[in-house]
Amino acid sequence: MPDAPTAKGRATQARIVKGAAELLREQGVALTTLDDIRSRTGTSKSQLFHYFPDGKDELLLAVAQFEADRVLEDQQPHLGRLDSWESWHQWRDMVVERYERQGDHCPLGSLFLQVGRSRPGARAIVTELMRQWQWQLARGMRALQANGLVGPALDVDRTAAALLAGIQGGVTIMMATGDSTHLKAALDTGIEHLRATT
Amino acid sequence: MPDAPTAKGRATQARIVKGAAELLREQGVALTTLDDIRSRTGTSKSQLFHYFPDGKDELLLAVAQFEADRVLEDQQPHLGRLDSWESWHQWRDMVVERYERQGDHCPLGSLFLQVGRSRPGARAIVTELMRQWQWQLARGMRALQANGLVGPALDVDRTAAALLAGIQGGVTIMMATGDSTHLKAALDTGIEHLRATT
DNA sequence: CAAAAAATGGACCAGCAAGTCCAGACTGAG
DNA sequence: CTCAGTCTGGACTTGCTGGTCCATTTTTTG
Repeated sequence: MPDAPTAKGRATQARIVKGAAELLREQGVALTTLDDIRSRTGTSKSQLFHYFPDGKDELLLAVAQFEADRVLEDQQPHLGRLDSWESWHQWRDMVVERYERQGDHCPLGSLFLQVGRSRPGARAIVTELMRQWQWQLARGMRALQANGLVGPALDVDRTAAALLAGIQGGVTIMMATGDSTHLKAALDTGIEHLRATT
Repeated sequence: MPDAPTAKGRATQARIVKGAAELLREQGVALTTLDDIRSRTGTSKSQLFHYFPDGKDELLLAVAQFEADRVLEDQQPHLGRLDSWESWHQWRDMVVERYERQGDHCPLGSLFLQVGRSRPGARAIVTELMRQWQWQLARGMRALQANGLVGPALDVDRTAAALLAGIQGGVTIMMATGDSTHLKAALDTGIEHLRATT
């Protein structure tokens, strides 16, 4: 995605990405064609290829990055201040609410499958997202330790990795079954595990 | 997938499903065409539509069922006998080994995304798999309780749901990043949580 | 203002992959 | 044996979709 030189160009490019993201969330990547995106964003074929010379894959990758950026943003400010039980629970509620609202379409999951592991960029986007997410969880656990709410024996990095896995899996199961029980169970059990660690 | 009347027909049908499953695991659903499947399984176009009149979607659904059946089978006999710490750890190692070997292709995940939530069958397959899987985990936890290894206060169903979510998420993250750290963390933290419950 | 660069519109192309069709070969029950 | 039902082969059709191309308009720059 080469940066467009002019302000108008950047605006069009952003409009394409935003509209494509909406469309992909609505009907999934498999059913979304370039013509759909063109129509939704009020652009022409040549514009799509002007701003994404490598075609659909490049556009999908840009959408993936767009969606990945949203994931952590949507959890703020709670995710950044996990220093009390109160804040952990607020964050927990927000995660559940966010994904229940998102419904049964996982933008990143489907994009990732479509673009494929082949493209180096796809894997990098997901890996970086996971790294940052886990880091923020770990920081929150250390804050609890610092406040004496959790004992120093806790293996913070491993516990954060497990919690992140639980969230991911909970979301995945919710996408497939339409039921958020597992997501809630993962979050609640994870927090309970922290509380039980002296 | 109407059952074929003759033995020969059933054999061909099974060959198609098995070959298609291999192919899909190797190159993913997005890159696999009916011609690929036809070629791999030594069949003709007319056979594909003879046994799966509704076309590719129906075939993919059959493959999804085939893969779903394998998931729990591959965890036996350990998953069926989770009545001691020893057996839980054996099961844990087997799960890690199974998914590390599978590599970075998730047959069910990609099939599910392709066939889509639209088809009622797809959701049913995944939901049933999750239900059975969770039930077996819960049974294992109750066995630990019965043996006095875990206290009666444990909320078995919720903990089993959380563990299942952790496994799913760990696998998902491994698919995306190629790293099994999260899967191991989810399993180990989950078991540790059981051990800590008096 | 003029020229260059960027942005836009939309017709057109080519290839691919799902699905159709019919002729012909097996098979098995009576 | 025979004949109806089943299975198989493969050519053909058809619609769609990503991608190309060039003319035209708009914007920037000197």
